[in-house]
Amino acid sequence: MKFLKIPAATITRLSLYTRALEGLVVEQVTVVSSKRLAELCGVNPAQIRKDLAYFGQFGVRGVGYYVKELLFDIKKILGLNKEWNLALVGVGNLGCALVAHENFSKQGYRFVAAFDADPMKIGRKLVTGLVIHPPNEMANICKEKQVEMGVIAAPPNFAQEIANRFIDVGVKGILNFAPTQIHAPEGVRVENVDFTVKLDNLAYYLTAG
Amino acid sequence: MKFLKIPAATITRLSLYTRALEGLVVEQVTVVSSKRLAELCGVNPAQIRKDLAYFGQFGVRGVGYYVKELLFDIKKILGLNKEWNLALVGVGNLGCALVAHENFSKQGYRFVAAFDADPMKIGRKLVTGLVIHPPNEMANICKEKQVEMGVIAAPPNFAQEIANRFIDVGVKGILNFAPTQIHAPEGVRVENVDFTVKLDNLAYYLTAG
DNA sequence: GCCTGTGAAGACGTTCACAGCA
DNA sequence: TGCTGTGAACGTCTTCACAGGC
Repeated sequence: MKFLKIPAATITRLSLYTRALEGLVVEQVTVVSSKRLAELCGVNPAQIRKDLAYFGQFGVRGVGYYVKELLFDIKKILGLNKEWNLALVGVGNLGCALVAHENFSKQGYRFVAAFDADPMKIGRKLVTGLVIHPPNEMANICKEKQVEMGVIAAPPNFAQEIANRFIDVGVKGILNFAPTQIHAPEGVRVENVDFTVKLDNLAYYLTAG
Repeated sequence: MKFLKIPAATITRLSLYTRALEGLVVEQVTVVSSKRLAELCGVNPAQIRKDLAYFGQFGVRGVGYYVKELLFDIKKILGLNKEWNLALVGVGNLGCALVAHENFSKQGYRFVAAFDADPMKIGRKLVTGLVIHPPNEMANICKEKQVEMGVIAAPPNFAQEIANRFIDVGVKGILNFAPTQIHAPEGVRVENVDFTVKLDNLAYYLTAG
């Protein structure tokens, strides 16, 4: 059923399901119903079954889903059965936090390059041993290290320029932490992580009810 | 028109509009059409007009919107015409980056308290001068400092416990950076910022097209 | 002529309700 | 009986298309 259009929200939820399933593996739970999994993830049980139905049949009627198998299958769907090479641009507080963040490496995301425009930072090593390079070396190094995803943790006014460099090297996925809209051509996926938007949301709901 | 249900997506977009409008203010643009603003934000022009229509009439037919006025109005809608007091729990790499992040303070978000369970960190000062306190002082300090939003940047296994403490003190808005689902009662708003989910999204689209 | 404001239409995503199977 | 898989119903959000007004 891969040929019909899959909601973006479904993909996001699959990611949540893997989390819950990983928790269940730790608790040595072997079988889980859509009802139980739904409670853990805060969604509707039918939603889970629908989401999975886009990709095939993974459960056993009258029983539920085998935790390990389902986890394996979803990870495969998401493309998490491989390692992904990331490059970071902007090695400030946030950038350092990202490189050091263990959840990334745990899931198979690996920073293989780091860039910063600040001359003071170039040549310095990060905790992981990664050396900081100047932005004009992005093309060479990204090719050499086979970077597949770019992470932008630089100030907003540089974000588009950095994105362009990534796009030029053929990077097809960009994770943007800068609070600005990035324009990318068809075929390049941009995901935004935006703290202030989330805070603005809180502000609104706290103000208006 | 405040009485009819407003899509969550609308609120998120309002936040994007403020960004674009702030940019236009800097460029000394005084009037903007929904078409132009839509291009800047990567949305449909009708969408912008619909979003604004939930809250009133802000434009001039045949002309467009006055940039400064619209910015002011949207900020008011979002509740950004005041300062918001935040508390941080979990002063690791990410937590430090958040406190130091200038976009927060620029928008009127102010960290007024910081907590960490690590005895080594307690009593230490952050760059902003903020002193780190132990979690058992959350109730007292949050009340004293009139904390309105809680920011969780601690490991996932502590996230729910921390959230509960915030909820107990009467904090009604929580920004959660831990990759786990937080359960909160009606009236408490939780916003999640989840890097790995975003990366998983990229992984999927890079794998499946 | 131009651009906003908005009802109507359309697209999309979620939930229901039940058939199908262990 | 219990729980999955799924068409159909429902609700929500987005886009269209044009009336309204500068």
